[in-house]
Amino acid sequence: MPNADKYEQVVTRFSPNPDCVLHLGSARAIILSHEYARLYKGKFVLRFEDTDPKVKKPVLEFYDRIREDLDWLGCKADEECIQSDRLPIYYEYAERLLREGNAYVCTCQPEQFRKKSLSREPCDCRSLSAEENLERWQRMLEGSYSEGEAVVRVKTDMKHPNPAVRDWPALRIIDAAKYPHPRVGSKYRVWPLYNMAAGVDDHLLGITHVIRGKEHLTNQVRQEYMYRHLGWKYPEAIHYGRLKITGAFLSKSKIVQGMSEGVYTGWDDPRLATFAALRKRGITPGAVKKMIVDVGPKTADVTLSWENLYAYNRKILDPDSKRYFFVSEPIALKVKNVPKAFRAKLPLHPEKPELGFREYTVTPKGEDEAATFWVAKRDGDAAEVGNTIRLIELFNVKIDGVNADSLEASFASEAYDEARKAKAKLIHWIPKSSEVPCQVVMPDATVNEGIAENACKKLKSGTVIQFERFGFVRIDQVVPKLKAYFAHK
RNA sequence: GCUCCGGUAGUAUAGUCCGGUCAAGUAUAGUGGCCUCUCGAGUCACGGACCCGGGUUCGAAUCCCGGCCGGAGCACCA
Repeated sequence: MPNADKYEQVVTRFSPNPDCVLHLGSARAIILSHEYARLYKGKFVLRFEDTDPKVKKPVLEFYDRIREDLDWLGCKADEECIQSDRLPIYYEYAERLLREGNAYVCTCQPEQFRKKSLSREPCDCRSLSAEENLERWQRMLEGSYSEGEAVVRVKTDMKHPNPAVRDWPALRIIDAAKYPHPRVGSKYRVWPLYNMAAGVDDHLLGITHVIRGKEHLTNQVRQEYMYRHLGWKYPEAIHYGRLKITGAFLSKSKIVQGMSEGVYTGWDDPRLATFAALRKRGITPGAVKKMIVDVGPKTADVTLSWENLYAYNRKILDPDSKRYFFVSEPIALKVKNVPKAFRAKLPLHPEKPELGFREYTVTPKGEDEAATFWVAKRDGDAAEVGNTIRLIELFNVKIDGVNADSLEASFASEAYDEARKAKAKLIHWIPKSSEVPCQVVMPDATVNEGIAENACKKLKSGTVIQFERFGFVRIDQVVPKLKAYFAHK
């Protein structure tokens, strides 16, 4: 990180607008800010930028949701601040800028100003005296101007090559009665804009390193004028590129829109790339973190693929996820001539016997000494009469008949070696009446109906397990019905 | 249109500042083998990239110029 050693203590911040839940798009800002702060034994600040009660109105529930997301990511803030608590501070600096002739209250129509600005000309308000400006400022606060009639502009350079930099607006009026703020209500009618609020706070909070998206590049140029006016030094700034992930949109507005239209089941709908959704699916924060740290802070845009995230996640999950059987779209498999009762001891993890086992007893019944199992339709479809199939850790069977929704077979042998010799397919199974209904919600929000083995009843919600030959899932609820979310293969 | 960024395999990244050791490393994905009582993990091998064109140089992914492509900003949003 640039010039980290020049500062006594590195201070970074993450500053979301609480108008939506967090998603992967914010991951870079959060994780890099947090990791750098940790790396240099500094401080990481969470700052809620909720200064627009009108266009990007904050919503109370998101303040907490954002805190939860940060905790989940392991990026808990050392300090927190909320901009809507700090209006008097912004007023103070606005006044100072006005008093010192570095800002003015502009009453021009926005289009008018734009026109002037585009031709590099100052508007009439620019040359007002400090006294007049302070007077106008008082009127802004008191309510003599209504929404849109006056705005405080910070003086920059009307001839700056980038028109976006020229005398940018710092505070504006919002009809407080019409657009109350969820936290402070109608208490204020003059609200700071991003560059004013963020600029003042970055300095006052002692932020040494600002890590944000490159869309803020010109905001740095704008704010530097204000910093010069105030005699401050601008922090180090790192602007990273946009982050996309194939197949998901990382746009707050689209997420919010989809939510209000009811297309999603919640902020954690598996189709969304919100942290809440990732969490629900069993994507670990460690995987997200690793991926983001690997991507780093470069300015080029990146398009991540889910496969990459899954690979990181699998690496974390595989070593200690317990294994269970889940039969998707179950069909019955009847095996005849089972010579005796079998007891299958299935390890919960193939490489870690110390994690334990689950056991099932299979007892032949009736005249034909039959045992019945549930197997996946997919395996049934692949079966052919005459083939040998091995029921994992149990025995081998020979297929006698294939029907649309059931299979007939007869006992072939017990030894695993026999199955290997016959190149038999290994399939998973659940003894009939040892099953529990189970739904698996897939990443596209479709539901895979099936059954899980009885042992799953003892799982705790929140546990991530692997359904063998199916994929990693996170158990979401156990009662009244087993429900899991699919993570990945 | 104006003002800025950026472009290394399918994806992501290392190398670019301070030219040679880069006929380009790594991860993941792909293919093939081995291993494994999971379609998971492991393991071995293979295939795959410096946007294009000029220039400087003994030598350029790295420096310079031009082009092309991509992105961002140009809000009384953050």
